[in-house]
Amino acid sequence: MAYPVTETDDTASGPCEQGRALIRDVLERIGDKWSVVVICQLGDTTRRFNELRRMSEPITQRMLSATLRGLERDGLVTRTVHDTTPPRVDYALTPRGISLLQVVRDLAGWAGDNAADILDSRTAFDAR
Amino acid sequence: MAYPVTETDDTASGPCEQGRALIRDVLERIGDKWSVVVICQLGDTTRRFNELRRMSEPITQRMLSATLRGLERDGLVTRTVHDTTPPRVDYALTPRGISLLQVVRDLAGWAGDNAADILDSRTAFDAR
DNA sequence: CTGGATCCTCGTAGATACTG
DNA sequence: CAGTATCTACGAGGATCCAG
Repeated sequence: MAYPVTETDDTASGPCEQGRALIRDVLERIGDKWSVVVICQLGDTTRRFNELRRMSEPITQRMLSATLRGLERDGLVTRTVHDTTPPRVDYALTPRGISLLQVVRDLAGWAGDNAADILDSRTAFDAR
Repeated sequence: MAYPVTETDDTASGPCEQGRALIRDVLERIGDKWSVVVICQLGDTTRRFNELRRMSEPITQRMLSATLRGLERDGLVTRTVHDTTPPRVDYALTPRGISLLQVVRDLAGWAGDNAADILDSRTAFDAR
């Protein structure tokens, strides 16, 4: 494996302790500002560039382009160019991307379950 | 709820489409460089500041301090000050933090399952 | 329509030094 | 031991213009 775990004690078990580098990698993939948004919008069906752009407002062209390229690079989305006029490019999730979508949905579920309480905690904490 | 979903079409269902703001909030919480690391190290037991510092190397004092404060603010960890000499502060996960730990472990699981393939995809993609 | 290229700004993390 | 204060550097992301 190409992931050298650093020098933390690896005696512990569980996926958390197996390698921080792994987790960081995933988080850097989906932790940026737009990847999750795009993945979600690609969840149901294949979509075109400007379609994603409208759905993901206020994303900029630049960032959508960069986000899609990153996702494609990691094998999470496919990019299909139809050589028509006007040009048309379709994006869709790969099986790997769909599996990530599941994880993201769990994450979103946790967020939904705890959002209100977290907001309460924040106001309570800030009231000092 | 305090989360006004923007103007994307909300006809779709599923936790993904329910509110981008929610997901972004969680991702900003755990998506930073150190929160997940700290949460994982707090998974088993309560730990002290410098203990976390050593386990989370190469984190800086400043970032550990800021990370813990953020987690405390969101009600994910507790901070207990023992008024002894030398001073001693213990950190531990709250129930909410533990529930997040579960999600994080799932995420880590996905990362472990797909890390190798993702790396392959990247090299393949970059070979152009 | 689908992007690439460029410039610029603003936040965030790191280094370092100091305090209760 | 457990932090805070300040200063700086770096990089993600936004705005804009240009091209196939």
